[in-house]
Amino acid sequence: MYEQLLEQKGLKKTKVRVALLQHFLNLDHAQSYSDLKFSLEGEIDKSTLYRNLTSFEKAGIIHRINDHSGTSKYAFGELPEGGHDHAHFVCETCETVYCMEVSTPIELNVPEGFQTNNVQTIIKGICAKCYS
Amino acid sequence: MYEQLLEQKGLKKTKVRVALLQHFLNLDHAQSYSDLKFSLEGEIDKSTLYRNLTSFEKAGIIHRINDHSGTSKYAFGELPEGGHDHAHFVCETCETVYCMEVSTPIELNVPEGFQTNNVQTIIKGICAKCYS
DNA sequence: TTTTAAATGCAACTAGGTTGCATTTATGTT
DNA sequence: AACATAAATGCAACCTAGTTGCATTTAAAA
Repeated sequence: MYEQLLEQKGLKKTKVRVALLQHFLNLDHAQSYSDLKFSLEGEIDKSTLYRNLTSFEKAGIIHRINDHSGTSKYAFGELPEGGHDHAHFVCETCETVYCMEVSTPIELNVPEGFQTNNVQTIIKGICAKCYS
Repeated sequence: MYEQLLEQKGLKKTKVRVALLQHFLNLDHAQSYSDLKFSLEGEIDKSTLYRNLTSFEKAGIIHRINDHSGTSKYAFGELPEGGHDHAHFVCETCETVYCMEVSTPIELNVPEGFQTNNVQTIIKGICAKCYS
């Protein structure tokens, strides 16, 4: 499974990559650098981790999210072309970041002369776990 | 003018704050830390700058923008309640960040149990200056 | 099995942003 | 005008995310 995905994307299947991929597949929400660091303690070097995050992103295995925390988060799955119908939900209580499909397409009017290529949306609120 | 705004917001009018405020008022686009650093060279210490950015943000004089560059940008004006009808346009050529009003309201469907408080949108594309 | 390009680990670095503390300054009070 | 005081400033030291150069190791093709 992990091997198949890596092979399919033209990436060598190393111990580090399998561990990282497995970690992403086990989760339903986005991971910060420090999340990954603590979860994979001792398994992956910092620069190796970042280099693999970059490779995975280029290969479309994960995508990088910029919530408004100032640092990036990383989540399984590829961002669709144009960025539409995909949004990131940031819980204001537990700070967890979830990826979600958004059924209503986002339309925007930009001023004369500006060309839109891509729209990315951050939704802030309270997640299901914290709300109940 | 600068003094009035500061007084109105309950902030002491210091040299540093007037310089910073003046700088923001002269611009139509958002400023990164390094933009501010070079523009205000020698005038403002780093920690003073950050502390004032925080004060200004709390007072609603500026707002903080997280485009996808990994670092924050700061722009004149307050973010409206709920975050709707305000978006940030990031030029993919010159990396300039513009604040813009968006006439089409953004509606989103989030899953059962999730409560939305605020929506923030980043639009990527080509700005008017770079497009022509 | 040999080869080779790619992946890893380590150390050193950069940059944005924060904090503690001593000094200075804006502003309200006598 | 002089004083008192809380807030603002400047400096140094620090923290953390993310990057880079380089020597070593490893996956995988020949």
